[in-house]
Amino acid sequence: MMKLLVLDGNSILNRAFYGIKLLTTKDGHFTNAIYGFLTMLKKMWDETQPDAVAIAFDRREPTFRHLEYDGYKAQRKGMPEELAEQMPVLKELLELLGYPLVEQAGFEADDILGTLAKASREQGAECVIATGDRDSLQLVGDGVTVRLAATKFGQPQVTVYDAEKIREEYGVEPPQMIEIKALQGDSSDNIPGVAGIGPKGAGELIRSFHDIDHIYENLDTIDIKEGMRKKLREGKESAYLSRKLGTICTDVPIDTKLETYRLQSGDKAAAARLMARLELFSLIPKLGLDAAAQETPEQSKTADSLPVKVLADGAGLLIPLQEQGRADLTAVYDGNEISSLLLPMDGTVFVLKPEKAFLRALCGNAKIVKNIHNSKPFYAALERLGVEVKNFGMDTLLAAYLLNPTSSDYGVERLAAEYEVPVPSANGEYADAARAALLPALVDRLTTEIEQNGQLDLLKKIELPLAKVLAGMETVGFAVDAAGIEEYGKGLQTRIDEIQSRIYEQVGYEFNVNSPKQLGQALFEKLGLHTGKKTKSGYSTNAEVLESLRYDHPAVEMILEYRGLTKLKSTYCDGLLKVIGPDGRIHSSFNQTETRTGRISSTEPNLQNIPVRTEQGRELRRFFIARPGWVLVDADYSQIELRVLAHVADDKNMIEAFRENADIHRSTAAQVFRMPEEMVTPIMRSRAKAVNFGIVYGIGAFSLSKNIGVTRKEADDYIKAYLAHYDGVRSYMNHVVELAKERGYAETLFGRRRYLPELTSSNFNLRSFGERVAMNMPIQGTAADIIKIAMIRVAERLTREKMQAQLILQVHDELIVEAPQEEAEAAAKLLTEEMQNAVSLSVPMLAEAKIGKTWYDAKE
DNA sequence: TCGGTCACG
DNA sequence: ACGTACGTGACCGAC
Repeated sequence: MMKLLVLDGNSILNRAFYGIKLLTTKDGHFTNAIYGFLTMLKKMWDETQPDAVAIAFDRREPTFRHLEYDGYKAQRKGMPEELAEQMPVLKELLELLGYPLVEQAGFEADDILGTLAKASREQGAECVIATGDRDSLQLVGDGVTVRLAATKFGQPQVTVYDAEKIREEYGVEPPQMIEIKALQGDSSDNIPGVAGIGPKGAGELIRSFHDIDHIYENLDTIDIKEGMRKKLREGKESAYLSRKLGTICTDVPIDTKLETYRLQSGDKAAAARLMARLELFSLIPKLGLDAAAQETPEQSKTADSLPVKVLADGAGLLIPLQEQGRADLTAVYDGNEISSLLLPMDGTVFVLKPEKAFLRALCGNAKIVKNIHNSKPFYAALERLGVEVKNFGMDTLLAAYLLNPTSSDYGVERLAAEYEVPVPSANGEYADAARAALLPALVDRLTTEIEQNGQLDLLKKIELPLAKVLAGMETVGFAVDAAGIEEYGKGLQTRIDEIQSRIYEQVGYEFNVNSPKQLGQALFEKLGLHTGKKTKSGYSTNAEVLESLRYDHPAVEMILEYRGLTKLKSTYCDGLLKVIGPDGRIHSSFNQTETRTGRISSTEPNLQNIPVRTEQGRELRRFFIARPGWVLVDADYSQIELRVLAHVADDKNMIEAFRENADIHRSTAAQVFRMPEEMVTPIMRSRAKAVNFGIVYGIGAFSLSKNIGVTRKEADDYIKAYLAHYDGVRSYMNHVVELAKERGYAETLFGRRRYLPELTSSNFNLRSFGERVAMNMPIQGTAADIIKIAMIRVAERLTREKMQAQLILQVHDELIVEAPQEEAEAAAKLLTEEMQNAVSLSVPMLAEAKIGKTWYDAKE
């Protein structure tokens, strides 16, 4: 028997849009509904395995009803711009994929579903209706089932309705669904129903009396409450109108020959290209378009398999590589060692196990430009062998990051799709070889893009050399005193046990204090404390809430201490002990393509968030040490972000303050509170400091007031006073947002970009967020650029001056060098100089270095 | 896997 | 009228 799948295009698109968080391409086109629609379509297809498929869309002609004010507004509200723009793109994509679309002027998708369901039944075929609306349930019957689509947690979900399921859920036969609706109405569809009757009442009436005809024919005699009888009597006209409005039409003038709806061949390659343009890369393999995605429009569909040659020795490659002038390297690692190297040349991928001599010859040959995807591990491997790289050309990973730092996937295959790199073959056997074969074209393509963006300097002078510095830092690592951490942890544990039992005593029963859920029950249900904020899943128990309850019950303070102690114990003591290497050092990974602002991040472990703000936490830094006979030199920038702000905003007053090396928070306080600096109290200074921070983050009066505990009005006055005095900052903030809106991205002094599709959103919150980011990213990002330059200069100079000292850590505005005792002073001087001279701005960049045996001592 | 929490700049 | 400061990563419990 033939099986036809009919999709209600509009309703599924709607469900997808509201069920999946807004996704955009990096240039700001919304794609979440398209993504959701296709995953739903795929699921429906897989589950039903139909022989034919029709996708129905509304094509409502403007009618008088739509021109009425209310109707117009409802219409607009029902279809936000973010969704509307996805509709035509989805239709194009569906056509390219070969799905027959059905529309008929003046009819809704529902009516098309009804017409095709009826046609199927008449032709003895099976019909599966896929929709997000329950309206279509009235169509269920012989050979017709409805699959109700929903999107929960971003995942497609389907509930199957046959006649049995409807009887079970509603207690009526499918055709009676329309009788229920006649009484109940449907506000979203402008169906009035009977006033005062809801789903429950409507269901009961229809279950008892079958349909509205029977109800109204016997209205005076049927056994119902008098109130109900009155409502029904008054709503009679409305009920009949509702039934008429809600009845799905089954005779839309469309083609009802089911053969028409067989899947067509479409243009798979074009569909794959469109999906790549929409940056919906994960869908390409899901929809089985991998092969199509690899066809360029000109290419034939019969790609040869990729020739791969395994070589015992690479020596023979050196001459041809030199003639070619480039080596596009794909390395495979075993630990830190390069276990094989893949080199595409003239359509063949050569695979070899690289001996040190070969690597030295290749990397040392200045006539061969070396390109690679992800240079950091390559540098780490070469460093172990003592091999230097001359003439390094391109790292496609870093280039792709500069082109769009918001992406979360910089895999070669995905980049090849995004940047429409021709794929040399469809060979899927050797994934590494296939990737290697993509590299040359990707290198060329990304080089062009980077040049077009004016980011070549940023790439070549900052990111590429930084990768080598980071490789060095990872390799060297940071020495720690494991026994010290262990003992410190034991002390914490003793105290944790003690407090835990006291908390149990106070609350009256034992529970998991680490569980926000159980803790919420204990505090707010058992102890009856006032609930503060709520979270999605219950009461909020964060430090801010607990702080406000501190004096309401003795348990609260204990819980605060418990939280602090367990954090130190589990994240820092236990966490750090787990990652100490056999050399007694911690080798964190420094990720260069993770943040959207250009900062680096640190993982496994994160060494950029080791406690410092409280003394108890700061103690941990005593266990971060220099090796015997060596010391740590720790240098940090003073107010780097505010100095950057003074420069980029070209704010005369702020520039002057920094040139005079003023205490910037004090000087801000003097301005905001309009008084001489000598009269600024510590409270005023700390408030001014919060204002300075707020400015950098894209300030709002509400958050500032919350942060410093003043009224919103006061906070607003502070901001006004601030902007009045720092007029350059005011105009900069306005300008930078406008510029970002115009260009679609924010950028740093060095041309690092962050695309901000949020700025075009019609959603107030999202757009406001975009505006704050447009203000913050150039500041945070420029500061990140500056310290990266400093790192490169520090590392180069340490090498040039043949010092043993090495850079081991960066914490955003702080650099740590491990140096032999006798190099300490020289290293401190070098660090300060290179940090201060990394860039020349309209304000001095001040950095200060300190020396100590431990991180604690070097940062006092 | 996600949300809540909290550590850092 | 909206909901409310930027950027990270790790751990835990709950689902």
